[in-house]
Amino acid sequence: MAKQLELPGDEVLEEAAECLRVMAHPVRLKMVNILMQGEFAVHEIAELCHASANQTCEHLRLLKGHGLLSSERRGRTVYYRIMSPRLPRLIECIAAHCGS
Amino acid sequence: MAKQLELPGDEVLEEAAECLRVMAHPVRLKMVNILMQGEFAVHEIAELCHASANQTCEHLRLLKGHGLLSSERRGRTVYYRIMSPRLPRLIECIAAHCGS
DNA sequence: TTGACATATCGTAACCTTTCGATATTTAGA
DNA sequence: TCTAAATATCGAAAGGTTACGATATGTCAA
Repeated sequence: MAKQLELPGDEVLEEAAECLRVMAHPVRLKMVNILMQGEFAVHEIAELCHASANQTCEHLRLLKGHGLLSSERRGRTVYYRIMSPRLPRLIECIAAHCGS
Repeated sequence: MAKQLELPGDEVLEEAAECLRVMAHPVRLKMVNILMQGEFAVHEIAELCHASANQTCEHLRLLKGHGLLSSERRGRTVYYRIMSPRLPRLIECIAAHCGS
């Protein structure tokens, strides 16, 4: 009689792994931390992260593409903000358990 | 007068990103879930994950190398268990926020 | 000692991610 | 309309990760 384990299904594991992979980058992590304080323009985020404009766009696009961020254009500038209501708490968990 | 943001330092971000990267793999996530129920032998983990022996060893080595797991040999078999006391709570956070 | 089992390691090919420069798109203002 | 600013996209180079077969190591039992 084998011990029966309660394990998440494969789709859930894939989804969770992908979610982690999206955040597993120091610059993207910093962007999310910045956006936890409110809405920011792309060039502001780039400056705060010391990243080039296209690099910043790509990171933001990846985060947005996974439903973590949303964006809105006002005039020439595009503002990003956190979309997923779960994200702040997840970031807090990561800060509490992964950071020093 | 620029708005002053409280952001984690770069080393903390690097560390957190690396921690996430280690867990950002469906098989490794499954292994950690398995080990949350106790101690398991490598071949048991391999079977539960439908993974080859060497693949299993490498994933376990990576997790151990980052301080998340520890191992102990008893006879011919090596048993792995969760080492980091923070890991179960982090996994719960991920399950609650990344999974469906 | 020999054979078999359980883990671990190594080299390499395949794949994915990141970065960078160049270029495109959108919008505001002269 | 023309120009510049802000953002986005593209293609290729560079780098990292994963999977796989082959091989090595460690342990027990005959």
